[in-house]
Amino acid sequence: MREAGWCYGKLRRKGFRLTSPRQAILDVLAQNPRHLSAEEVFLLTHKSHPGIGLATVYRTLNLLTQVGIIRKFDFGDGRSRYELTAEEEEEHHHHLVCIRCGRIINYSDFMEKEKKFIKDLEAELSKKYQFKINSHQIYFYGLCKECQ
Amino acid sequence: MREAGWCYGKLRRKGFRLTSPRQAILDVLAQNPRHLSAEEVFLLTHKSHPGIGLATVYRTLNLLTQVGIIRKFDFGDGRSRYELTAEEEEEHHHHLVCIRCGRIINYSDFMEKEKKFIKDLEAELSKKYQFKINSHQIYFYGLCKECQ
DNA sequence: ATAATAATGAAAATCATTATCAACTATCAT
DNA sequence: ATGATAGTTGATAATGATTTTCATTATTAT
Ligand SMILES: [Mn+2]
Ligand SMILES: [Mn+2]
Ligand SMILES: [Zn+2]
Ligand SMILES: [Zn+2]
Repeated sequence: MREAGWCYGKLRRKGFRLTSPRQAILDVLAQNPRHLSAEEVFLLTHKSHPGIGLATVYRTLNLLTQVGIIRKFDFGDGRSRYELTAEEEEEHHHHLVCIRCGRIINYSDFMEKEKKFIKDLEAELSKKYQFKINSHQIYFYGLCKECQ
Repeated sequence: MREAGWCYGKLRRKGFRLTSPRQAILDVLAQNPRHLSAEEVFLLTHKSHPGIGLATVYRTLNLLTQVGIIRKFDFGDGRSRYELTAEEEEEHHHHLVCIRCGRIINYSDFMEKEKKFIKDLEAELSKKYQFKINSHQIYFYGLCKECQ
């Protein structure tokens, strides 16, 4: 679970504040380790903090994405979805996207091999394209168990 | 360059027709090997076929994506972008996305290693999650040469 | 405390994408 | 050929996620 200190530092360092609405939204994301849309975050936040508006949710999600506290995904269902950035190496994962029912599966298998593959690739790419890599996303598209 | 026969078959097989608007849109995609948005496709198509409407462009892009003739991407700029599916193995590539200026770089380095990595991963995932993989996308996010 | 700056909620605006609908067209069985 | 059937289209309206605006409030620095 992400604790306040970490986020506080990450925000303050760039001149932002860790306000009560932002806290509440972070709590919701921490307690719902799924792939929440902005509206879902709003509804969940609304239960304990009815005063927080949808615009603030959008603003906060953008801000947290900017500073790297959360990560933004597009799984093709017409809305962005968000997830707390993995703190520990073990939590790092990627996604299987069912092209029929939309189900999203997290997987973190083969991370040893991936780490090696990505590391080599990053070295090659940053040399060849002078591109400084921050992060990556891998998506597999196909049919889930129920949809085949 | 993609020739008509291939697309014709791919469409007819599922009961769709290769009409003149669809031809025109395919031509635009073939002659502009970039990552075009729907509106860009519309504007380019409009030059030679002023009668084709934006709705038809959207419909066609969705259809071509469905049957696998083109591929849909989200690079985070708020609109979907499209690209003809690689015919030959050599054209298979992934993307570097600059998080500052939005530039997209195609890369196809390390494809040997990728092929091996993906193949192992697919075997593992389809065994563990009963997931049948059709395709994959890899994104690297960071800063391009000009933006560092 | 005071001033400067950041953040907020409510509402309106934006903008990409989709749905509607009537007219048109290819395909296929008769 | 003929007509029935199903696919396609352009124009337009509608949708829906996200952003912007703006007046107000909260936080920080001096
Ligand atoms: Mn996930
Ligand atoms: Mn590309
Ligand atoms: Zn499924
Ligand atoms: Zn750049």
